[in-house]
Amino acid sequence: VVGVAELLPIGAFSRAVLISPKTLRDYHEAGLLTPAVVDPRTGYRGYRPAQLGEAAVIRELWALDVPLAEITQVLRARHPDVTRAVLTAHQERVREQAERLRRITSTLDDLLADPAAVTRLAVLERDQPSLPVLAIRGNVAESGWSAFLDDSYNRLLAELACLGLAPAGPVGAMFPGDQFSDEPVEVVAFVPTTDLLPDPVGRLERPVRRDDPDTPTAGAPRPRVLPAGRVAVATFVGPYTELSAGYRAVGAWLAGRQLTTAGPVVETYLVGPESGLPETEYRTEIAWPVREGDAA
Amino acid sequence: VVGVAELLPIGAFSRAVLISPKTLRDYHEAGLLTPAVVDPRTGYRGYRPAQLGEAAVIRELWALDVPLAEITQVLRARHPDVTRAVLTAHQERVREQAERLRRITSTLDDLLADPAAVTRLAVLERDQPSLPVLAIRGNVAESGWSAFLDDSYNRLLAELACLGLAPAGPVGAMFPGDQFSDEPVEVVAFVPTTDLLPDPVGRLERPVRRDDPDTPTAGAPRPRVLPAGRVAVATFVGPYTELSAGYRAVGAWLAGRQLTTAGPVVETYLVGPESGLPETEYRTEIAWPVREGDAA
DNA sequence: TTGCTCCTCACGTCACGTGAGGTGGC
DNA sequence: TTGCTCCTCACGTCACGTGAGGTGGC
Repeated sequence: VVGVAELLPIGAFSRAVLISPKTLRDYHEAGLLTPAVVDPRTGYRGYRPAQLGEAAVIRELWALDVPLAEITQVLRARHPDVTRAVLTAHQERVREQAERLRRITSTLDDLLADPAAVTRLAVLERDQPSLPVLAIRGNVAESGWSAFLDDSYNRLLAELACLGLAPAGPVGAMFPGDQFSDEPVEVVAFVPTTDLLPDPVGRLERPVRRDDPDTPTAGAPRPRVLPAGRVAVATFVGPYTELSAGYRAVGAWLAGRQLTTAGPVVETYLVGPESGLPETEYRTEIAWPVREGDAA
Repeated sequence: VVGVAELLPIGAFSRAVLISPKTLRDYHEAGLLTPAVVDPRTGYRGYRPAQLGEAAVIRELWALDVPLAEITQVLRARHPDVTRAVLTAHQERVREQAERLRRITSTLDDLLADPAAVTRLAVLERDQPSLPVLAIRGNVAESGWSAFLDDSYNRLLAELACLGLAPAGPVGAMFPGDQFSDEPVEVVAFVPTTDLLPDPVGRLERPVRRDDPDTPTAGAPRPRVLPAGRVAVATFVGPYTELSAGYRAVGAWLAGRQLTTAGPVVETYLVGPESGLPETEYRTEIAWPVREGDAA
């Protein structure tokens, strides 16, 4: 047969697989798709026809947003089990992204109904990531909350300082969301940290109850992770004595869309006494978990 | 009042609005959020309490994936109309992204049912973007397709060369998808290009029928844009005489999921005679539009 | 004086696109 | 010899994070 080529130069290969020459060179360098031949003198790359199939696989998986590192795994292994594992993990990621976007459209719908709310910033829904903290738990009635929190933050910050760490964010507290008697309730004072594992045998170990590894022993700073989830959030501006107005706002918002709460409230003290600002400038974020999938 | 600060240093401001100091500095440089005071000697930034609200707006819109440039617009204008316009445009983008991800999960589901198909690469669904081309239209019976296409590609490539342009991808052709008699049918031979506007008064102007601006005059190269849409795609490997096997594969795939076709088929000649490869290595992509929203 | 905060570069991210400047092959 | 292809840098993208190395303020 006359004129039958065995190798495609990068341009012809590029047009055949709809991948730019630059990208093919990058794939070469990354070890994703190595040309069959590289001329040692000129550096010219030559691709075999059999590599067209491989490139098509790359192209298709790439079009499905599969990261190149994982496409590499699929091609290296060439085994359905590996392919399945990669695609399953990827499917999960894509589903999460889609769910996030669905929620964004929902929030955008709300904001579009009242664009001025963007700069007023009343109540918004938000996905709260999980938050590693150092925490002190206590059983305290409402009249004692303030003193309990003051004391706890002093101890938590001192403990962190001892460990040579800085807080990863403003301090906060978690309260039961469904109970407003004057009985003592479980209150958790926390300071965010990125550097501690919530490990009951970690370096913060104190005499703890082994049978209850996930709850900080009352009075002892313990690493903990506040759970992720969907929350309704309002930022209240003003002194702590008026914070209940913020709760009323969130409550009205929840009721207005027939949402129910699903767990303890988290208050985060974005601007507090330590700022030196007057009390009228204090800012407290109120984040109340809402039941997943409740949305209108 | 003693000890009341009017300015927050960047660290305190950062903790209050949950935006990192580095990001605040970037926002300063970008003109998104300029500190009220910058010490001319030390460069220290000072933020006023009133700026906490502005930062909160940035934070919330950022959490909704609004690009910083558009957040800037919202803050500069401080007007509900601008906010609404920005959010509406953004909403549309987010919806498109979500729709794309939904389709990806659907394709991933298919691939997971048969992971070996990834390396076999049978039939896949895909979103085809719109494609600007230079095209020649003809009314040709099946027996004349080959000669018509050969002739057309010669003329199209010559025309492009005259204009000092190179093809933006492999050549292809469009055929009616719903008609397989031996009657003459409308066939469009095309070569992709990025540089021509599908403008009837563009520089490619020939004597054309003004009453039919969107259809290339038979025999004359005309700029055109192939429409975007959802397509079922198969890449057939082998000589053109056996291409019908590729169509059978796509047809069976469509039937298997009760999809119906919705327009003309596009064949793209990824590897053809110009490659110098033997006919058994020819690769032809068959892309058949499917009706939107038909998916199982 | 000691920590702590703040400052300004500089570089990495991810998968490319887009030149600049130069060489090889028909 | 003329075009065309191919080569290797280098830089930009987007909104940051993560240092390095140095200074200011209580």
